Amino acid sequence: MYMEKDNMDLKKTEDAVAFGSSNGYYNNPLLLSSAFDFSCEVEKSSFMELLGVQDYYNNSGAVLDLPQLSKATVLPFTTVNASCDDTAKECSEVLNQKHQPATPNSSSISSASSEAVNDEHNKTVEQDDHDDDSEEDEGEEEQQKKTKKELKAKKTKQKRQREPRFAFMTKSEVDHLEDGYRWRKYGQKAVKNSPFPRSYYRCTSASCNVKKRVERSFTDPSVVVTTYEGQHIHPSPVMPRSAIAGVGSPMIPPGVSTANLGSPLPGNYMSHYHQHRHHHQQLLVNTLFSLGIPYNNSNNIDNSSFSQDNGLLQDIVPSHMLKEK
DNA sequence: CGACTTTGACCTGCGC
DNA sequence: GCGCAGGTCAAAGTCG
Repeated sequence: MYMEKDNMDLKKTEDAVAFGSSNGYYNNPLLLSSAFDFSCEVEKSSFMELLGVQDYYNNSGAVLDLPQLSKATVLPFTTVNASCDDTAKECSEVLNQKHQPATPNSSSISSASSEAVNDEHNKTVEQDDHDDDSEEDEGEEEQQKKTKKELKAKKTKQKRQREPRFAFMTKSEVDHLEDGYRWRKYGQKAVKNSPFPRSYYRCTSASCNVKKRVERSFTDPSVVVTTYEGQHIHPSPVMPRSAIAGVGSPMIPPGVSTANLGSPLPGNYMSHYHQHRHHHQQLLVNTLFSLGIPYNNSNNIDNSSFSQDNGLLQDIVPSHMLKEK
């Protein structure tokens, strides 16, 4: 809903944010914090506040002793590369957007959401056209197909504007991680230089334009790279299940649904600052949820969320890494 | 029968 | 302009 403004003010160093477990990265909220180049310290600290770990904030790459997460290394920001090699290109798109002047009539409704509506409308119009011409012969149908696609191409060309994306890596045997939302697979492509295909999913909720890509890292087949694009405009329809794709139980506290965190009515009465907060919070909750990392709305991480034997971290991080830290 | 997946075709953007 | 790779569409298939 308010992505456009966020893009302008939040200086994200890269389009895709990696905080995974391969190559020594931990599924640790701290890494998420280091992934953003906040324009001012206030925002940075408020973001960490959302994580509930601001007391431990350190972006210098130092080793921190976190009671909740065992010891964790805060690594410099890293992009998802290799298997996600297009993210760099898209990053430049996002950055370019920031240099464009704000649209004069940029209201509280984002271009992304209105786009989605328009696209839906266009689809129905096109469908109607098709129905009218059902008695045409095959040759003309063929022709129509082409022109229809050309039209669609023109339309998308005019509007094409990528949502910001963020990605993370998760150690999992299952490709498609349960994250509380319902997804419909709409494509699968072979990835260059990788034996593993990339799957494309779209949120099944009507008018929700969120997409995600799922692929397995070819450098470490045990790692799944998930890239989210867009932001859910609805509450999670699926309650946490007892088993989340083999990485343990989700720990979203009661009442901390994305519906509560994202603003359904942004702009008019929400301050810009609070839009940031809510946006980041929702992204964060979605991400942490999908990783099985507990989100705590207060500033304390729930110790009970992590079992004594390192809990989720143990599932995600190779044991030798846990020991050596 | 609806929801979802599979899969080949097609489109777009980019580098050469 | 061409080829390549990523991304999307949509018909057909599958499943509960």
